[in-house]
Amino acid sequence: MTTIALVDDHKIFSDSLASLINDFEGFTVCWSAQDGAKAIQLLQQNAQKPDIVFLDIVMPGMSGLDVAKWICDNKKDIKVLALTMEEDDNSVIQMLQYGVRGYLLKNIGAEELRMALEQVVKFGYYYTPIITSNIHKHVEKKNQSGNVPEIKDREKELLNHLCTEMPYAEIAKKMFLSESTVDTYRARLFEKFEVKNRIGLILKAVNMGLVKL
Amino acid sequence: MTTIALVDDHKIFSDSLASLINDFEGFTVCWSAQDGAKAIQLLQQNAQKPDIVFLDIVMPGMSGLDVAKWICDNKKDIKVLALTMEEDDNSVIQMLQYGVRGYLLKNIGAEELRMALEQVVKFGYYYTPIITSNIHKHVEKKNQSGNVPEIKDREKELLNHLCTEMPYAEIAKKMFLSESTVDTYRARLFEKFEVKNRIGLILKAVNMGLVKL
DNA sequence: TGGAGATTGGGGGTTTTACCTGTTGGAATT
DNA sequence: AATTCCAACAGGTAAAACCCCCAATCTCCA
Repeated sequence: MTTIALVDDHKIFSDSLASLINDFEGFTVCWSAQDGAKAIQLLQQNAQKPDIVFLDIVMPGMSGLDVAKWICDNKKDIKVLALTMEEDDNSVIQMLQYGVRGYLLKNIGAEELRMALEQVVKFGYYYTPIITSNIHKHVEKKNQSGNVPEIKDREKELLNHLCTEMPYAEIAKKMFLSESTVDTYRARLFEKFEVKNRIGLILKAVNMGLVKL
Repeated sequence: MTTIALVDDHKIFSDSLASLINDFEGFTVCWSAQDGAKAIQLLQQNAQKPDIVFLDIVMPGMSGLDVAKWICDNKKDIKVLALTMEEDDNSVIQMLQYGVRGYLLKNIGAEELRMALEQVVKFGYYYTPIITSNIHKHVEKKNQSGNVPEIKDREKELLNHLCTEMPYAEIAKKMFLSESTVDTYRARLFEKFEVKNRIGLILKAVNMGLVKL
């Protein structure tokens, strides 16, 4: 039996959610808290350690982000699922960085909720399709950042080195080229990418997905 | 009834996969092809237009990546699911850029397969947890890139401008500071982040998640 | 076989960065 | 009132980055 804790300031919401989850086979809600501080307090008492914590992001007082950070830092074996209205990119990224195991929007149906729970139990992770579709959009956006210029192998090689702390002299050594040649290539890259700077070049190349930092 | 086409050079694999899928309620395999060229030919004839194409990545001749690109360019309403042994980051990113709707590893079980199909039908997207966990690892890696130094508001502001094509003179104008002051802040940031370069600073800041490009 | 184009390199310049050692003035502390 | 702290600023210097024009090879290929 997988135990679940709910953290949400809207009591009626967590109560109804609890009733829904308790109807699912194999899942039970062990407790629910109305704010972040109380949730952490309950987790510290260790009385009823849940397998999964459903966490609302927007709450008065301690925010869901803070609670997520605390849990991911102090109770690594508890899986945190974020539950929120916000489709905000920033908080998604923030949560992912904290180590949250999934991200649900509050407008999901009961069916997707069960699917999410099962996936988390089986695989440890679940991201709602909206989120993955965000990743998708995010990646597709990169393709729209101007036309990717044609670059030759040697230029591409230089491009990768340019996205580095290395000064040109070092790059020249690594590529077995003279500094002048590196300079010529650099100039061509600047032209092709229509940038004024090594920094501008890096930004464009990253946005086009040509290099990964 | 959702129709599915299979593209895989291992005939025995696509045959058995077809039999498995045909056992799923609501899904049927309309055809299968042994290589990319034949798949595109069948898609062009438009005889049996599938809802979903299961695409093997590694194939002799035309690779799955090429086929994916073709479908996403020419038949946007067909959902492409990549199916592969490779957990290689590069091909994942490549496929995502082409607009693939999901990514499955060949070692998935029948159950996850059905889950994937149902999710694609319902939501349009499915990424195997391994992949999302890759995203996860990728994101978590960022947290391990050294301790995030404490930076004041004004420094943070400068940091954002530094991740830009702007030279210092322009940044100074934007921040209503003299160039000298910008320079002192810059020096402090270099020190705090332990970098030698504006570029090094950008790299570290991005990896720490302090700025987004 | 001559020319187009890719690759590699040089010389000589300006601009921008990066680093250094300072000073001033205001706010907070004690 | 004296001290500490810090944001803001100055000037100078050396290094790195950036920009232009040009040249020697080499391959390819029409």
